[in-house]
Amino acid sequence: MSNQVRVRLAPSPTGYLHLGTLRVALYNYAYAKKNKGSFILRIEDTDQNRLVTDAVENIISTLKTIGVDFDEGPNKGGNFGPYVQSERLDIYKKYIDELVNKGFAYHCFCDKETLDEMRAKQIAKKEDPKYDRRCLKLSKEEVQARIERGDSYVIRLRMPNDRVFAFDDAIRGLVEINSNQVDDQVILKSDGFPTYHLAACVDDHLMEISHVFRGEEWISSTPKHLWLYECLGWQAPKFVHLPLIMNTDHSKLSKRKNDVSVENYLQKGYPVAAIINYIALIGWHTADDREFFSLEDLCQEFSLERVNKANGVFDIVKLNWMAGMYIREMSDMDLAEKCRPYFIKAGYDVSDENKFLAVMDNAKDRISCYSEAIEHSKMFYEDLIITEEDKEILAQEESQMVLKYFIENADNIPWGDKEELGLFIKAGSKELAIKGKKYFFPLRISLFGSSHGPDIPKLFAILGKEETIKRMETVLH
RNA sequence: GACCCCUUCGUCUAGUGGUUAGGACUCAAGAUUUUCAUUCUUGCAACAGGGGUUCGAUUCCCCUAGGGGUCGCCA
Repeated sequence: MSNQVRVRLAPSPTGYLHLGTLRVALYNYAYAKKNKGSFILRIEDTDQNRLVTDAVENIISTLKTIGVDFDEGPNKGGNFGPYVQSERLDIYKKYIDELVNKGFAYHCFCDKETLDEMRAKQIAKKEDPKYDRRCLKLSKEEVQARIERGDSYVIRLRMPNDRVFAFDDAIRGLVEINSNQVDDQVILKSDGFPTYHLAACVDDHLMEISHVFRGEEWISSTPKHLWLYECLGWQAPKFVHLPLIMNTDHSKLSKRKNDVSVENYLQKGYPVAAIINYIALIGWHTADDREFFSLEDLCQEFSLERVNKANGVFDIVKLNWMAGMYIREMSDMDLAEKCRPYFIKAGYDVSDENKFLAVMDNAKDRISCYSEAIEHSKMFYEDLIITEEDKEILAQEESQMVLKYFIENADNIPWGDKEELGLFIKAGSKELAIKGKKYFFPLRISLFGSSHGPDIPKLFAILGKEETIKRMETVLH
């Protein structure tokens, strides 16, 4: 086996790309790039019951928009294909036969009810629930006869008794588990598909995977994999068990408590760079105080040694902050590109480019994702809804004087020049001898629909002469 | 329950056998701004507990506790 780094992302298409999977993808990709290795995408669709129709498309397209591109995989090819497990059934069959022939695996005819009952009894007796190997006692002839009779069966891996399986995890160091803890895992299901355990091990070996990055939840089944490699006479890859991403309440990140699909954040319009940056930092960090990393930075800086052991909480509040930081870095023009589709979808006419740019300038400081720009901008595209309280403010004599002043001076207002505009507005306060709230609230309420919001010059700039005057006239008595 | 993994502010984390235990988010206060947002400044806030080892432990070892994971013909 070569020393080449070959890593793989092996999602099962049971849903859209998950935040946890994204992080594994990021680490895989960064590790491959850093070590000039290869990053492979393999689809693990051995569970035919849980397939989600467009999951594979979503996984591939999401990885693409994230910018994590794979060197080998479905639709891309490579020397180790096919890269979809359902297309590799004959390969698995071959190794399963080998395991059976060598006595490392055996047929099991127990049905669900039998197994459920077995488990229930064991639990009642406070024993560890495990397959009791009753089918291991079946003779070759008996097995053959039942197969020919058409009985449904699975094939189980026979674990050795009382043997300590040890491996040197890249994150955790030495991990030891006694085989007595491990069940005789089903490796071939009755529908003819292999289980994860068999398929992943065979593929990782055949695809010459050097490092297996996966979630910590796999630690306890690693002995099965180690044993499988041993039975097949293969060398096991290096295991890299990553800490898990958790909900705020420290339960495993779940749909119930969080939006877990990357698609969701993409749809809301979180900057891709922010998603990458934030997710990469759950469980990994450089030695310094730096916390802004592009995907390229990650490829340069990433190292297994600095991956944390402890699980990390997904904190949407910090994601929001980080996303906002990325958005504030963008030019109005770039932000407009990103936000435009959301505005069009909302039915707003954004054909006035200058106005839209001014709207972006206003939204920029207030949002974490592009879709949020709508709620901070709709007042520039819709009729205003003014509260009774604010209507009372507008009705006051001084308010009416302020509005009248601007309407009458419409032609003298330096609309185009931000600085001049500011000076003009200030001068108005002096001339009318109305200042503070009394001066600014009627302006903001009439133009924006609320006493709190953007600067008055900004509002003038966004709305332009015609709309500004029109809005003022609407509330003039 | 058994086994495995983990444990620095509420959260993400840096860190060392001797540090005022550092940064970021959140929160609070102040500054800037006519208001809101942004920005800036300051502040609040942590080494899970108990034993060792040591001149000295947050750091090394052990135990306990707590959290998480696994115990499927799911991955």
